[in-house]
Amino acid sequence: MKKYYSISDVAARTGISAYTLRYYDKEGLLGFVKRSESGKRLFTKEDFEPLYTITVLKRSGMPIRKIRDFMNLYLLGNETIHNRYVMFEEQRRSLIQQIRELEEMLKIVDYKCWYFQEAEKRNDINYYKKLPAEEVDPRIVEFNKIVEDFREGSSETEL
Amino acid sequence: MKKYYSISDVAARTGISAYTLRYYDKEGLLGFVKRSESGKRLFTKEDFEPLYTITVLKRSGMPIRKIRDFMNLYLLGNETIHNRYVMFEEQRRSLIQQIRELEEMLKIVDYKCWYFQEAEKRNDINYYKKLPAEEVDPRIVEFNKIVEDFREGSSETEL
DNA sequence: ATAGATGTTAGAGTATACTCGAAGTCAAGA
DNA sequence: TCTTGACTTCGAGTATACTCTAACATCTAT
Repeated sequence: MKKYYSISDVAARTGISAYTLRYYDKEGLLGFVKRSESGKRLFTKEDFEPLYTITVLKRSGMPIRKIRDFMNLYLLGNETIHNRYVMFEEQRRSLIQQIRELEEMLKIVDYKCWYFQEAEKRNDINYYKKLPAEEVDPRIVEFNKIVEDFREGSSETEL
Repeated sequence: MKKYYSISDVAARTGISAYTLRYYDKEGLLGFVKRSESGKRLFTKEDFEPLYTITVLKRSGMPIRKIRDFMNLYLLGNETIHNRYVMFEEQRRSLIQQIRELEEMLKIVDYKCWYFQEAEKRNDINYYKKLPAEEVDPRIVEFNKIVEDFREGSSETEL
């Protein structure tokens, strides 16, 4: 006798709503889930590993269609180990790039937080414009260069 | 005589399409952009700073509605410096949380890449199950614990 | 046996962020 | 003057990922 988990049980345990689980099934992500004679989904203990993998891929920013492609490879077993490895390697690179991007944004947001505090002290959002050039904080100069590059369309020099 | 930039010029320089710029305007993000008598948008040199801020907030994951709220504060000038500071501080915390989340995902994806390579060597995605417990790599044991926690619905213990 | 909880499907609705098409306006050069 | 090209608005269309409703089926406990 095998224990099965109902869709609402899985929903409660995983935090994925039953609606979303059905949607994932409809989109071809849950091909591994068995059904009862009457058509009800029967989740097993083992199904939680692919379910967890789905959440990891989703939280990594992978779109549903690509997760579906991965799950289709999963269903084919050992023949697709290499393909699945390649997909994870690609996702690894994507994650590193996403982290880099957010870290770059964090630097700018950190600067902005500092700048707003300086501006608040003086109650003037453009206080530095009234200062002699040598008294302007280098952080402000650097930021203004970034904005200038943005205006010059420097993003074209990427490739 | 002041130089103005047309919408297509701004689009070419910033990489934001003219369609998107008009959409942002419609959503209330570009309240700072002047118009000609005939209604054409006249972007100035100074407009590139708020435009850049919009891209930073967007790349930081801020939804358009919230960027609109920020830009409305921007239009009000010095009276809203503190409010804008608070919004950036919040965005700073959000970014740190997003980075943490992606770093957590990266750890798991790194593990998966390693595991798929081990499985590929043996052409068996479940090779470790046939091993005596003491020969199973601790990384596998650790991962299986995470999946088990997921099955137990451990996310409920967050708060 | 029947009520109520839980499950099923198909399909509609929501939210977000664009992306585009149509019809019309306007300024500048041949 | 006229044509061309860039601009305008409005509204429709697209893509993604849910989220929910309706109608019906099934299972369980009294």
